[in-house]
Amino acid sequence: MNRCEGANEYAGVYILDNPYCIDASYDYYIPQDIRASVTPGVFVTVPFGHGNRKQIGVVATVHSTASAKRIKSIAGLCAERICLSFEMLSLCLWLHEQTLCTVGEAIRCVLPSASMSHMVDYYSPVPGLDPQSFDRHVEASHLLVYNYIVARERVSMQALRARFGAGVGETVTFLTDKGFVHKFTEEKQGSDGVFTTLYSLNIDRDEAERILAGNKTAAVRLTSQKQKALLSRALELGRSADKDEICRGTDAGAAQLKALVDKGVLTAEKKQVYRNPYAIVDDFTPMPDPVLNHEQAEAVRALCEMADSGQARAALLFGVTGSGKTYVMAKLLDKILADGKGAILMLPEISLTPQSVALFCARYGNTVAVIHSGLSAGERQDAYARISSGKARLVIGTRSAVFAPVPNLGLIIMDEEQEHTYKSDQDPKYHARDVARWRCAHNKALLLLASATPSLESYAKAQAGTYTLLTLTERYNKTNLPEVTVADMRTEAAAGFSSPLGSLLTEALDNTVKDGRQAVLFLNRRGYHRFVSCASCGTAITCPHCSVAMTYHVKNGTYTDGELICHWCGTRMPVPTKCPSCDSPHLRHNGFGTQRVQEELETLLPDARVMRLDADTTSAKFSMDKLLGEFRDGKANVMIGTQMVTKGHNFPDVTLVGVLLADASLYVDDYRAAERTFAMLTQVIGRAGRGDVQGRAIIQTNNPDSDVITLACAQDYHTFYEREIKLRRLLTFPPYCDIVLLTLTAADEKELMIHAVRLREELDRLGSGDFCDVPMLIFGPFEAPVYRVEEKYRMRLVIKCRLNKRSRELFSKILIRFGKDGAKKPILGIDFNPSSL
DNA sequence: AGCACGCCGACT
DNA sequence: GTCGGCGTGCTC
Repeated sequence: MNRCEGANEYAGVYILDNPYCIDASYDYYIPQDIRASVTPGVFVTVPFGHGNRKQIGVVATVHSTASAKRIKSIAGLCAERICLSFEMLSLCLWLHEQTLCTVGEAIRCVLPSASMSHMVDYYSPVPGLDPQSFDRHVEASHLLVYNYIVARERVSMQALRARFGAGVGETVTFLTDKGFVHKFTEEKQGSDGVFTTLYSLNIDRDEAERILAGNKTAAVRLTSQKQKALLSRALELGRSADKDEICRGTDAGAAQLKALVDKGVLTAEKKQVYRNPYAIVDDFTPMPDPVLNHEQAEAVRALCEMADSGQARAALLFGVTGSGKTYVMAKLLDKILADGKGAILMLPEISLTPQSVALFCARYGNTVAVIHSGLSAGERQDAYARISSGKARLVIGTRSAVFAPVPNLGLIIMDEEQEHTYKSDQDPKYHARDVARWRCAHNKALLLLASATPSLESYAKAQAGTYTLLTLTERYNKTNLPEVTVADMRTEAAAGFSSPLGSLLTEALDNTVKDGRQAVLFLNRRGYHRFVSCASCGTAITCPHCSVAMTYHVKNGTYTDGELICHWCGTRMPVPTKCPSCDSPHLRHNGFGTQRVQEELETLLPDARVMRLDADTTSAKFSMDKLLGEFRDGKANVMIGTQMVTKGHNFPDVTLVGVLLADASLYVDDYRAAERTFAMLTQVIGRAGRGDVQGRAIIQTNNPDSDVITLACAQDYHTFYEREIKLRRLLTFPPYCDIVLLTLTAADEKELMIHAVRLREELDRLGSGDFCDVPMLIFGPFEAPVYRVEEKYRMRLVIKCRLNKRSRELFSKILIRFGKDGAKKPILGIDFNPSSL
């Protein structure tokens, strides 16, 4: 390429905060003095729109010709330390095309937010204005806000909202319109990392003694007792310390510290701290270097060969539960790291426990960085810095870890590949698997998907040869699969039993407890929501704000005195005394949750020590891990839980596993219901008998003849796959098509309906006109399963089609058109292949 | 989204 | 005659 200095005068810039309908590259002139610094991936501030509002943008291209007549100049470089690498910039542009998010949304998703600049609105009083001259329309509330701004000279919108509530916006607009206050926007710089201020003595010890003694020869005289206390504390410490440490034991605070610094007695020094919450002490027993069986060794060999091919490759590691997939991964990671390359290991949220992390930390030490949603902004930023600097070459984390800026990326592993949590439900609505594939292609790296129950999509790709299929059929350590019994709950019901625990399971539990072993009971969350309904008319009590059934929760441990909670908006209310629709006093409780089962167990088996593991008991950070640890230590002998109990936690003493209402998730209105039920049952069954004792699994169901249940009990994925893939083809579902979900949200039902119908018409028109080459099946509009959420209504359209450049173009056009006309319209959202319907 | 331009009703 | 309503249209 002809590199002529001075020719590249223009930059194509994406404004980070632009809405989708105008999210395009805008050309700007690059002033001479910063031309050398402006390269793709750099953040700049630019004037945008009629008011020339200062906005933050990212440079996407640099070129020598401008596309528009009127060209503005870049205002300046952003004070960022961070700039997007070429890979990450390309990835963001790809996400923009792929998920129809804005480039800005993609960038905010890829970079740690703490290090990003953003624009902040500030308000200042207009000088020389007499508040007395305000006309009579000025209300007391206006004056209150005005005086607050006057007192502070300059106040951010955020501060105003914090002080006066969300309603200040209107007041501030009024004050600005009247010319009482002036609004301006400034770039708020992102931080470079987490800093802490360390204080140390700025004078010699003798001088300090003199000051404390009040000696006349001292340079400074301290009258404040608190300041004196601080000084003597600093003297005692004899080294630098942070605010908390230096103030400890004194009454002094920040004010006194500052005073001492101002007087020159102490110095304040900013130091970067490196927090690694997972730098858990090294005393974890390292993963024993595994002796691989033939299958595992063969898988490792094949994978290493693929990694060495210098090509982007993808493999599916299909291994039955307990076949030692982790060992294969570890061996592969050893090789990649030894080759000097970096790797990303993704786990679903619930599998990312300190235990599983510790396993890898013990093996790879400080080369590990952990990324998950629980990290604070600062911790995330630290991890990011450690990764991009090459200090940490193995990144372990959840979905968002796929964006880790690993230099020289050689491998991405996705464990439990079928988990739907790998799909983001916020914009950008990406699937980590697709991002991983993109990154591996870009880096000529290896992608390894691992699962005992792969998604149909992935297994189909493996069958087609797109992915190399590696199979592990032997259970490691020759542990046997548990003996599986299907308990038909219909006979129990016929016999008049209504307990969630059938007689077979109760008996088995009793024996297990007596033998001093442990048991795990799994409750499928769906279908177990305990709701209240009317015995006369059947109406269920629903949330006054959302149209979903409310869930009954025990309050203060009393079963009779409970309350209803809406799981969508959190509204709580007492159980009504009569039916809201027919006034009948006969309200009955339906379904059962973990609480009910726990109570039932405590009555049936008074000797059992029961532990509950669900969203209610594990909301605090790491509390789930604490509970799991207690269970492993034998503090309880029965654990009841939802999804969380199914994941790869290893409990050698668990010999019994029970599934209550296995078929509950089978009739959910999602085409993946069978796939998910199969995966869930397979996993739960795999929990029993990991030690040396023969395990047992009891599957309670109202539907013992279901193929899904019998095949899961037999751990027969192949037959299940063959059966299911035929259905998918027959009914045109993924992987035989893609699903596009369009959601309209509005507070006004009528308005919503009008636009939903119009949207359908527009789709039909485009589908038979400009885009008649795009085959589509359009459904709807219809109400979303949860029609009303927090006083807003939602309508949907579902489209079955093939996603490609052309069909995406169609949906992009729809989004742009919808965004353009008017502001007070419903909001249109789009989700390609949503994780749930 | 924001902001300007633009064309019709109740105020000095 | 002007201030101000929000309809329409553009943003390098």
